[in-house]
Amino acid sequence: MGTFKLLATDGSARAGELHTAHGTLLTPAFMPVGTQATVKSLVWDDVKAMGYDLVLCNNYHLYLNPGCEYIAQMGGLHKFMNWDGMILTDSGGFQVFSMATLAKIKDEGVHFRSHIDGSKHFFTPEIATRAQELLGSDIAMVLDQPVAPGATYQQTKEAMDRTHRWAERCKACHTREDQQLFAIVQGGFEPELRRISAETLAEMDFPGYAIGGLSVGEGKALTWSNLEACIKYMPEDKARYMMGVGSPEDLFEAIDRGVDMMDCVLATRIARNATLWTSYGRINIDRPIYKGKDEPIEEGCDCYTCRTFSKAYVNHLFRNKELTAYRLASIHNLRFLKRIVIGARQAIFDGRYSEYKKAFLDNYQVVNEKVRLDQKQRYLDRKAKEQA
RNA sequence: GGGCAGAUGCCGGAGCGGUUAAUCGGAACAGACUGUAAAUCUGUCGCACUCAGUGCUACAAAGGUUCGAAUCCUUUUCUGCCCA
Repeated sequence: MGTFKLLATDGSARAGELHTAHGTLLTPAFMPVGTQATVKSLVWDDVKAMGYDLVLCNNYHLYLNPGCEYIAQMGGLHKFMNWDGMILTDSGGFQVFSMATLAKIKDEGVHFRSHIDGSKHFFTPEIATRAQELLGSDIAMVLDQPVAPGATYQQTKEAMDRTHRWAERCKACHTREDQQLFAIVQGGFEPELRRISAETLAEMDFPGYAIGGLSVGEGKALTWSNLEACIKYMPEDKARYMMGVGSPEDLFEAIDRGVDMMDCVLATRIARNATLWTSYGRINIDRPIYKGKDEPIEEGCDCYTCRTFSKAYVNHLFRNKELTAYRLASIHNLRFLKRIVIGARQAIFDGRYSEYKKAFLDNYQVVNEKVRLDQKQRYLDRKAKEQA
């Protein structure tokens, strides 16, 4: 395969490029999530303008609605949603996990009920793979089984072993040459199992590898220790995709540990709930303190929202539940992550990743509104001093 | 001028003799959100304090009935509808 090219390293951090049927991804990379063949509230011009060329769509959701056969008839997912960039589809394994009350997992596959109408469905590795081939995504994921924090060792091992067997079955039935199939490392919160999972899957020789089942409520310490437990056993010459991460600070931590790709709904979800990222931390733009603030969300931000509108205006849109608010906020947050990742790549090439990370984290604080304002003042003071 | 209906916390609107500082919405305020069942969810929401507790003041106003009233009676004020 050899679709991934490692171009530079700085400590564990990596810069590279991943070649796909619809373009080349520069890594480290973050991908916006467009579950239902759309990044919520955005159009592709927005996504492209932010610099993104790879988005994630969801096999489970598209399988239920409008159906993968249907999308194939419509000319495939790229044509259907009219996106000429790269697409990665998640298999639906995560949905099986997060909607566990609706699912019954057996070795053959997963019996589950649709969250939409309660209808019964059966998902197997073969069906999940076939569905993604119908969609025609550039990167498909194997069907996997994550476990929740608090799962026993035995439960974790069973889910991991099943994930391995399923990975093998996905690989065996996968035929599309213009689509790469990535395996997913599991092993829950058992470092030993994480290692075994990485080693086992590495032997199966997939074109790319993901780390799944992390950042599902286990706490940061466990997230990073379990990432470390497996990533060093993953092939160096293949892309490493950490699923479901992250926040700005998480991006830095993941890249620092050798992750090449990430995706996360957080940026767009919290944006729709009026939380915006800035260099000094999160702000809730719908709060009354932003009334009358005739300044951009973040001074110097190059996103469309910051170039065009004031805090006061975005505040007004949110307070009145105007639909444009969701779009403007999503644009800001996604561009914020994109800039982090662009900077990270450059810093890795320049051999100064740890300084880059430190500079960001020194300013960025996850705190409440009042402390946040103090933090902002300190940030601005520091900036002023630097310039003087 | 006469008849009927009604006045409840920021707003709307339940309750119609006692577990009522008062159901439920909305607004407001705050918190959460990490491979999207999320334009969602959670908490607070009369006032004051030594705040998982205590004390005040409360259902238009005044008076009355009752052990006990937002709930029953009387009068007053205001609002809506109908008849002259």
